[in-house]
Amino acid sequence: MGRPKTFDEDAVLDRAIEQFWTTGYHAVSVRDLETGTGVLKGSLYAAFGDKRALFLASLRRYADQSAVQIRELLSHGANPRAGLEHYLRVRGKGCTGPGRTRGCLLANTAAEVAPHDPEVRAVVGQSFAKLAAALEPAIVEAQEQGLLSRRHDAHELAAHLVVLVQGMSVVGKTEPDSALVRSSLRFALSLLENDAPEKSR
Amino acid sequence: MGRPKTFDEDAVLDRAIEQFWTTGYHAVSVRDLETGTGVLKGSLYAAFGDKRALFLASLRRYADQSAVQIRELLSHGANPRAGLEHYLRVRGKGCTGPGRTRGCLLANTAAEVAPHDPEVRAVVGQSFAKLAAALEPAIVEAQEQGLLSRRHDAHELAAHLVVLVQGMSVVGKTEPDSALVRSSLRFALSLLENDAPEKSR
DNA sequence: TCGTTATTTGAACGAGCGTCCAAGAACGCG
DNA sequence: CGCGTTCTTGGACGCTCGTTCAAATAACGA
Repeated sequence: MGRPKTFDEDAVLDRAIEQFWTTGYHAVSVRDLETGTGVLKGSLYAAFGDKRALFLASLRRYADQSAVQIRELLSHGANPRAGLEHYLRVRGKGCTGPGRTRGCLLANTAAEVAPHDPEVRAVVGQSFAKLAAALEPAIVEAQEQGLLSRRHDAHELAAHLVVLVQGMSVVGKTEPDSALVRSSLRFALSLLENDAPEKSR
Repeated sequence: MGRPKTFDEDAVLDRAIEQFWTTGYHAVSVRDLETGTGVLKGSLYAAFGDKRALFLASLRRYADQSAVQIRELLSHGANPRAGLEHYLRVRGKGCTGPGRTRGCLLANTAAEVAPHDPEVRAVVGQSFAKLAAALEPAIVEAQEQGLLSRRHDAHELAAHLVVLVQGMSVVGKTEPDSALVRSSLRFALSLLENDAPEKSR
């Protein structure tokens, strides 16, 4: 059987996620990852391949985790509309405030790495698409239940919210507590208000 | 007095902007800048200081240029509402399509560098704030002229559009022609319609 | 107990990084 | 024509990068 592993790969990935998230791909060195994960580089290379492969594994794990979180957030509250609102609020709070200037790893990666690495690009792009695909049915349901105005096309609104959330995470990186993020969040929440309902059927 | 400079600093900055824009700060080496600008490193160091200072100068120039462009785009068309629409369309087209996956230098920098460099952060943050400050009066005027619904708060809408545009430039980096960007753009345009917007698609 | 096998360890490697600087080259002026 | 001044040129420096690998280590079955 040989000598047993002294670390859990997923736990290492969680640590690596933290580093890539707060510092970025290029700015994190393998030495940094060594100290950050507590695993010496030889073992990192044996377990994951190289720096890029470790990053890809971290990114995929982060994407999976965030996909799960989306479902949780959307199912919060009494109805689909409350879930949407909750999702937006959490995402908004997540990128304002002290220590919250690292944004979202997917957005950071889209900006820094995606154009130069097809595999990375695919992971990030699919994540964004999945997010939109998760938001859209919630919007449709909310509209069907008369909780959300039908003024807006559900598909477009879903895409809009995806783009908006990524924008918040980017703009939020320029200030510990960004007024722009807060205002845009308030605006987005106002979009979800059922202010001009036609006769519900 | 002395040997004359063989290059124009602003022209060099324009070249440097291109490189930082398409490749990112950390991924561009001083050697790359040497070949990209056509100026040997010794002269670059003499003229600008070091890599970070050159980046900062490029970033400030980019920010200035984009502030000018905003005013131009907003004044396009017959009225403030047409200017806003034009601005959104141009920004949307600018980050979809082949060869358009480099987004916006300000957004890229917000994601990659801003959290780790206060001076950079200030430049980017102020740029975003200026953009919002340029959009808001256009929105107010459009509302006063009855061209744009008063349903939305002008200040919040301005912030919303800033964040949205940054989001488009980030999401657009994951695909040459992003359906998400196109949809969110269509949605944003529908927000600018005066009364009950039709459900396009 | 010993041999097998898988993992850990950290020294070592070449390449490339950002930066510096001494020498040469091109001007204006006396 | 020198002379002073400024900019250019490209080699060199020290360092850190990502990566490799042989030796040391630890668990297993026999």
